[in-house]
Amino acid sequence: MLIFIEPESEKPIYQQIRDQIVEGIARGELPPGTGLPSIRQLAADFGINLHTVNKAYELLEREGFLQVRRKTGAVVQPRGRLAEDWEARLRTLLAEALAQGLPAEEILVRCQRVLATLTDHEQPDR
Amino acid sequence: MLIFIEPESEKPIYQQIRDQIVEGIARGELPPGTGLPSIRQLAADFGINLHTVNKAYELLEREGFLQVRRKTGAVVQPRGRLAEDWEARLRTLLAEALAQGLPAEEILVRCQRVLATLTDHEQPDR
DNA sequence: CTATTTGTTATATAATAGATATAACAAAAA
DNA sequence: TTTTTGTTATATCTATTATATAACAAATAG
Repeated sequence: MLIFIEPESEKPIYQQIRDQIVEGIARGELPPGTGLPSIRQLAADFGINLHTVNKAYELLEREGFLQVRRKTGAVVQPRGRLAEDWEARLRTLLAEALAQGLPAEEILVRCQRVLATLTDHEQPDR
Repeated sequence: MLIFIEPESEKPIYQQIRDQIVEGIARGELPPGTGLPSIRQLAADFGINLHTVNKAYELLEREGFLQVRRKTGAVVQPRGRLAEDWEARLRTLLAEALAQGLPAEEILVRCQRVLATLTDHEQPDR
C-alpha cells in the first residue's frame, strides 16, 4: 500500500497519513493484524520528522484503528467504535452539497459510487 | 435561524459559523436573496471579535454561498459550484466508517437519514 | 546476557493559524 | 451630510504544525 505526502497541502501531514491509512483499512488492504512500519522507518521514507508520523499513529490509536507496541510496531486493530461526531461531520458535508443545489438523489448516488470504489476489490466484512 | 457558538470547541469559531450558515441554506431556511446580519452585528451578538465573523463571511463568499456588499450586508447567493475537493472529503469520511466495520448498506442508510432531516421541512430544489 | 531497535518523553525552535484589540479608511445608504 | 458598513492595517497572544536533538526504557534479536 502506497502513501503519498504533499508537504504543500493545507491539510496537515499527520492528517494526510492518518486519512490514507484509514482508507487502506477501509479498502481491506490493511486487514486486522497487519503490521505497519515503525515511525522512524516511515519518517525516513517520507523524509519527514519522526514526531509527525508519531502524531498520526497516536491519532489512529485514539480512534481505535491501531495498537502501537514497543518493538513489534503498530498493528491494525479488528474493529473499533465509530467516532461520536461522525454523523455530525457527515451532516456538515452533505449540507454543503445540498446548499450548492445538488439534489438529494444525486448526492446519494455519489455516496453510493464512493462506497463502491472503496469496497470494490475486497471482501466487504467479516 | 439560530446560531450557536462553542468557544471551547476544537472546531474554530469561524468554521462553526460557516457550517451553520451552510446548513441553514441547505435546509431552505436561508433561501437565495436572504440578507444576513452585518459582521459587527453578529460579532456583538456572539460576543466575539469582528474579524472572526469576517473570516467566516469571506470563506462563505469564496465558496459561492454569499455575496458581501458594502452597506447592504451579506446576501445569500442562488447557486454555486460544488467544491472540487468535496468528493475527496466525502471519501475520507465514508472510509472512516467502513474502516470501523460499518457495512456499506448501513452507511448509505445513515446518509439517507441525514439528507432526510436536512430536506425535511422544505421544498427540495429550484 | 548483550546489543540494538523502537516507542516514549522531554526541550527547543520556527512558522502558521486562530482570535482578539484598536484604529483608520472609503463606499454606500439614510 | 451623517452614519453604518465592509475593508485594510497593525499588534498581540495562544495554539497548532513541523522540525531538530537528545535521552530513556522496554522489548526483540543475536
